[in-house]
Amino acid sequence: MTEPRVTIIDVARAAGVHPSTVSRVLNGRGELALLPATRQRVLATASRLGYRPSALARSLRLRRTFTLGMLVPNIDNPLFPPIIKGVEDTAHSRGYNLVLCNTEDSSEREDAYLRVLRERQVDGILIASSFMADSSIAELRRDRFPFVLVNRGGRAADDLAVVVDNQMGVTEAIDHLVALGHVRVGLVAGPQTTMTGQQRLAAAKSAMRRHGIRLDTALVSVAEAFSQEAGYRAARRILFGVQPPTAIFGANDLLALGALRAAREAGLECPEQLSLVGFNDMPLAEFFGPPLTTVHVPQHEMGVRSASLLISQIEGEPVETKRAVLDAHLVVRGSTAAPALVAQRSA
Amino acid sequence: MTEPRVTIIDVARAAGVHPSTVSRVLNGRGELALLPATRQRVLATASRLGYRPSALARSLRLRRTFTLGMLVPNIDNPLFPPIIKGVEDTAHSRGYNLVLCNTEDSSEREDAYLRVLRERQVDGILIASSFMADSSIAELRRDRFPFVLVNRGGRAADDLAVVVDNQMGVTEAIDHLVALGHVRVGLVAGPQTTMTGQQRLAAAKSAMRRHGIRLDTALVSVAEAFSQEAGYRAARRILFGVQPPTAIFGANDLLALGALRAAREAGLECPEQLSLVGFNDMPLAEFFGPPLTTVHVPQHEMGVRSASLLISQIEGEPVETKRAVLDAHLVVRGSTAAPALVAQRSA
DNA sequence: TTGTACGCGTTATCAA
DNA sequence: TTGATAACGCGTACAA
Repeated sequence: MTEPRVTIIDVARAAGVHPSTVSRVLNGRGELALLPATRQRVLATASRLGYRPSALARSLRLRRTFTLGMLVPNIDNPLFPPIIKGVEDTAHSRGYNLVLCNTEDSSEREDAYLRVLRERQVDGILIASSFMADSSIAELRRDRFPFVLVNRGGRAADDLAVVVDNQMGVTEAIDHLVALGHVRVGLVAGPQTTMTGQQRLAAAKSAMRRHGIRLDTALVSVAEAFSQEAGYRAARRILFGVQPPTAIFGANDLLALGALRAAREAGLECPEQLSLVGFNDMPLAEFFGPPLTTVHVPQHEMGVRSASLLISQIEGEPVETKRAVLDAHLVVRGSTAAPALVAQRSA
Repeated sequence: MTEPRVTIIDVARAAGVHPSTVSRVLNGRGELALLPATRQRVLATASRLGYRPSALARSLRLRRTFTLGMLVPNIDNPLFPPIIKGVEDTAHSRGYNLVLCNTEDSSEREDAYLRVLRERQVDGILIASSFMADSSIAELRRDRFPFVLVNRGGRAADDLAVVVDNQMGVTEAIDHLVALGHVRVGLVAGPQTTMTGQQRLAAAKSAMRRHGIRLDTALVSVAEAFSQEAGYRAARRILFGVQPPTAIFGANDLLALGALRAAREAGLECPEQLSLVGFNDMPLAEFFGPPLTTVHVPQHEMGVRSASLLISQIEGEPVETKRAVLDAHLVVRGSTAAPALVAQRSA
């Protein structure tokens, strides 16, 4: 049961040297003076005994774990896997491991995980979840614990953060719909408890105002989560109203997909009778029926930049800019129709 | 910079007790006899000083990390997030954390991560990746290191494993297509370096044989990965042949999606001119254009069962059955057509 | 070039 | 009921 672990001491004994010598051989930097003979002997016996260093003991001693923690709101949201991959790529290439935590959109779970990550002494934390109580972040800040906000804004201006230009993306989306001739544009907004949800809704409203379109509050519906199901429920409230919209902007792709389902139920074909735009350009967006017009977010790059920023911070490298804002551009696909087509519906 | 960590010793000193007493107060089981007064005092000072236990030191001492490692081939594959969630749910509820590793379908990376996980002394490992060299697994087995195979077969019969009944699922898929009147059924197989790829191809072939359909090798194409892109390339080889199929079975949903793209390029509309069936019933499968007919795999349950099995093993609980085989049933949606419709194509 | 001694932060065991 | 001690496995000044 309790296989006696092969330690550095066992190797030392077997090789006829002192444990510290083994340590030096195994992870000493080049400058170290070591007799090639002993080095060979140690290396040989180490592999013969199947020695595995204990990351635990090393971390305890070094006070570094070479591990990053990451808080993700919901791994089911296809936006995140590519981001995670970007983080992992970078972390890996710089010698760090990643501990991923799915907060399930629950703030208790966020706090719990945050505690766990700190107890495990990860060297830094990536926070992609949005419901994070500000107090938790304030605590990190106060303790000078390295962290970076991913795809979400933060109150404090000098927090490390990598975000996407919501304003830019939303504006392009609304402009596109208006250019197509839409006037009654429905808004399926994200939870207003999140920065992202707030920003995208505000941007959409202001873009419409700029076009001189007055906002019909019956056409704005706030979803309780960034999920397809929540989008469906929110969209129903808009689509089954007295005067339904001819287009819908979903604050992310899942919400848009939920709206699509609701539209079908309402007997509206997309894009013939309803134009639809999402946000994120999640993987496989072009395979939906119809292919989703959406705002592209450079997900992998977002992960890469976040991890780089965090690691620089951890290793005390100079950081050029604390806050990266990534461009977001519209990608037009089949889910938005020319105005003439949509107009048919009234006919 | 180097914020001096608050240790159990600091708390002890401040509370006027011995460190071991602090330890007892903090994680002693109920049976322990402790003066309520001291307990209060310790608790108070601990929280006053903002004490955080060091999971590192505890693990070193306890020789337990309460951490599980998980190897996933590619987090971009939508099959996995729900499985991961299942694992996480279970792990969390039983007091374990999860370290997720994305192997990127690379066997070097698999080995590297496996090494890291063992160095970090995770208490057990979930292996959902498929390219794992058998030698690595043999090593785990030899060292009696707790592990469970998820959604992939293993050579040794007594390995812990949770798999899906590929035979059942594939048979239902092929039966469905044949019942629809299809005779020329194309097979976009998964990599034959994986158990899953092998099993599903074999099952498909045997199901067709059972129906008395002779296998046209020009209709079988092996993809080099379980990805949409690989499926696309593999399907092209089938679709642009002399006599293309009237239906395609993809060994998983991403392959099927790739086939769909290739079909479009070949000028074949789905399902009118080509029926399509996938495998896994990945999230959002019903939103594709057309909605994907596919074999449902209980992904969340797979994660839950895997984690339970592993944790039971770790904690020495009796395990009823080492190998769980989950049912896989076809879910018919819009991507398969009645024979009459498909027949039109020849006309 | 290699050995010695100590500490990283805990907890189990034994003694008081 | 609480204190003392040792050990978990490793890395690093310092001494030799």
